[in-house]
This record gives sequence, C-alpha cells and structure tokens, in this order.
Amino acid sequence: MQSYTEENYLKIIFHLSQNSNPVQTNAIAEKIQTKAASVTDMLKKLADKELVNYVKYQGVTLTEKGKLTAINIVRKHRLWEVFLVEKLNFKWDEVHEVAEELEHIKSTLLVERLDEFLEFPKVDPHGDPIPDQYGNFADLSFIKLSKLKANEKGTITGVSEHSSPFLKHLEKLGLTLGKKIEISEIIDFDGSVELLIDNNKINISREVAKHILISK
Amino acid sequence: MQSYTEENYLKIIFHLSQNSNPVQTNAIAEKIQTKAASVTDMLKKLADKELVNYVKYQGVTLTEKGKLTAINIVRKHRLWEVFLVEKLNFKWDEVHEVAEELEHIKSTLLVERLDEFLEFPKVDPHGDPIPDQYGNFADLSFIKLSKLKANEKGTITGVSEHSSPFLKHLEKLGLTLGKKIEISEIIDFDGSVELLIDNNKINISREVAKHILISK
DNA sequence: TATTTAATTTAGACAAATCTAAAATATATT
DNA sequence: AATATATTTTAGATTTGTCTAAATTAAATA
Repeated sequence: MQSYTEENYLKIIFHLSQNSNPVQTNAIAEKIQTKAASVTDMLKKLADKELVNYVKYQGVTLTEKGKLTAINIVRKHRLWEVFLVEKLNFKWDEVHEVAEELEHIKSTLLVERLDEFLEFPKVDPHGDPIPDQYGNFADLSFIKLSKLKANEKGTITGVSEHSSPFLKHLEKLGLTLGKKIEISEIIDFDGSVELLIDNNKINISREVAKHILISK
Repeated sequence: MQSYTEENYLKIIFHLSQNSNPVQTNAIAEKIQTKAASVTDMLKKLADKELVNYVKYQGVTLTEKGKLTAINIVRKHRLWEVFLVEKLNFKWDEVHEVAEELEHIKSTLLVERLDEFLEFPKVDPHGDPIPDQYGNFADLSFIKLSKLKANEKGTITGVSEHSSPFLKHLEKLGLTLGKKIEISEIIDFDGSVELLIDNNKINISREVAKHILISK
C-alpha cells in the first residue's frame, strides 16, 4: 500500500518517462513543486519498496511493480475526468485539479463500476488513452500538429497540455476534439501555423501547435 | 483550509455531539482509533484554529465555524453514498469505507454538481438526512424501533449503525428501508422484539432494534 | 586534460500527527 | 471528607515528508 505522496511520485515518474528514460531528480522536483533534496529522499524510499530502480546520480526508472501502480493511478485520473465532463457537465479545462484528488481513492470496486457506468471509455476529455484494468493502453497514433506540413489535413484527437488557460484558448479558437483541420501555411518568421477550421483561417503559435494532437 | 485529519476529528465530534455535549476525549479516541494523548494534542490545535471550544478536562464542543465544516463533510459523505448506490449499484453495506475517502475531496463545484446529478436527494441509503449547502437538515422525525410498544406499526426509514455485518443481517431478514412493520410482542426475558413483516413473524434482538429507525 | 558549472546527494533540522509512560485532575466510593 | 479509580494531560520520542546549506559527483568547456 502506497501513500498519497508516493503515488504522486510514481505518477510523475511515469509521465516523465515518456520523454526521457531514466528520469532526473530535478525534473521530478520541478513537476512535484518541491526541492531536489526531497526528491532524493523519496527515491530512496521508493527503491526500498522496489517500486523504482534508482542509482545515485543516474536518475530513476520504474520497476514493473511501480509501473503498474502508476498506470492504475493514470487510469483512475482519466476515468474520473470522463465522469466529470460527461455526467457532471464540467468543462475540459475544469477537471484536472479535481481528478488529481479523485485518482487516489483506493477502492478497486469503485473503479470497475465507474468504468462500467461510463460505458468503458477509451479516451479522456483531452484525448488521452485510458488504460484497461491490466494496464494496457489502446495505442492511438497521434502526431503533433506542429509536425504537419502545408496542405496536410487531419482531425484533432488530443492535447498534451491540460492547463485551464491553454484549453480555454483552444476553445475560443474552436479547436476542440473531433474538429477537422487543414494546414494552409507555416509562417517562416516565427514558425507559427495558419490553418483552416470550419472554413475560417486562423493562426496559432508554434507553442500551441506542439500541444495539439492530430490523427489522419 | 483543514487537513484530512482535522476534518475527521471535526466530523467525529459532530456525530458524538448528538448524544452528549460536550464530547469527551476518550470517546473521540475510540471512534478515531487512536490514543487519548493524540486527541488532546489535536483538540488544542483545533481550538487554536477556533474550530472547537476546548477546556482542559472538560471535553469539547464545536464552534459555529467547526460545525459548518463538519456538516459539509457529512453532506459530502452522504451524497457520495447516494451516488454509489444509485449510480454504481453498490449495496448499502458496501458504501461506508469508500465514502470516508470521497468526503474529503475539496471542490465545491463537484459537490453542487453531484447534488444536481443525483436530483437533490434528501436522505442517504441508510435513511440519514442530507444537509443542504447551507448546513440545514430536513428534520425527519425518527423513533427507534426499540421504543415501540406491542401492536404499534411503522415504516423503516433509517438505521443508526452502518457496518456491513449489521446491514447484511437486516437485508437477510428483509428489514430494508420503506418496509412496513408491526410489533407483535416484546419478549420480557431479553427485551427482544417480535415483529410482523411481509406477513412473516420474525424476532430481532434489542441491540438490533435500537439501530432501526421508524416513522409512523 | 584541467577547470568551471550544473546536478545531485548528505547532514541536520523542522512540522504534523502519532505514540508510551508518567503526572495531574476529576469522579466515584466508602 | 478521604481515598480509590477513571479520565485526561504533559513530556519526550517517533515517523513521514519536507527544508536549507554544504559536500559530492557528473557534465560542459576551455
């Protein structure tokens, strides 16, 4: 049984592992809003419990056991987000903080019943895949909007940034899940992207484009 | 803002206040599964935060502020219990532990939306009243089954004990909310109660009768 | 390769919530 | 009212997760 805090560390390490493996102490410290020294302490503790492989100065990776724990938290987080949006009419930019709390509720019966109640959703309101109870992700092949070239088309199926300001911005531009878009031009000067959506031409910064996920 | 632990103390004090006021240190210790010394420490802390009125050796009462906090936790606990039973098909004896965790989720938006989603329920699955967002309880006039005399009739509308063994026992006897009963006899020897339900005559111990709530 | 800089760890301290054992106070009994 | 018993509090220690400041190691640069 892990504490609330331990669970958060495992979850963060899991997410950071997507980009770089092993994960560095400072990267964790920044995400968890704490100091590097505190992270070191926790990594030792998690290593003792065989949830992570930790070598001094070399960063950490999750063990199989740690990975399963982390995925289970991600599963709960995303199921609750679906619940909040689908059943309680939350907007997609309002769910993150609440789900951060709900993800730590322990009952497995609760999670399985919730999954059933929601009719076994495959993705959360941001387009992120929801792992099944064994930890398997349906693999959705996403590509960042910023990787598309002029004249290419696609459908918005996810976002890789969940902050409220970002999501509100997308909403205002009409860039929501399921919308079809076409790149009209990549602006040389700043790398910003001009695209067609609902017959309107709009321009978004490269930074925004990086966080929009497209499937063809 | 209160910690998870502080919230639990306030909730327990609130419940114990129904029977005796002020509430004694040992009573809290027993309910919270801790030692009297720990309770004393916490009571000082809660007194500093003006959530309780605490006088050494004299027990505690809740301040207005503490009472509102406690009622809000009770409100959340009971709403979540309704959700679990009505939406996720939990049985009435399976909800308590999970609700003990869910009651500490902080978002007020969540609570108000949940209330709406459940169509503003007035009682939880055990017949306990759900306070509104201002802390007002609809006052339901319950009487303990153990207070009834021979030949009196009534309807089961609540229980004052939420443990799984107790509720499973009631279930087995057919003693569920909404059922009409009639007392046929009070047994002198042990105070046990013989009653009619669904045209069957059954006998329940005085201890059980004390925890069944009746309205006429 | 030597040196500077950045990242990480250690050492020692702190706050929250708990504990045990001993002391203090209140209540009950004679 | 005096004594015995039960309840509560204090004092000091422990655990979890955190912190700062100093020391160590790794990486970058000259």
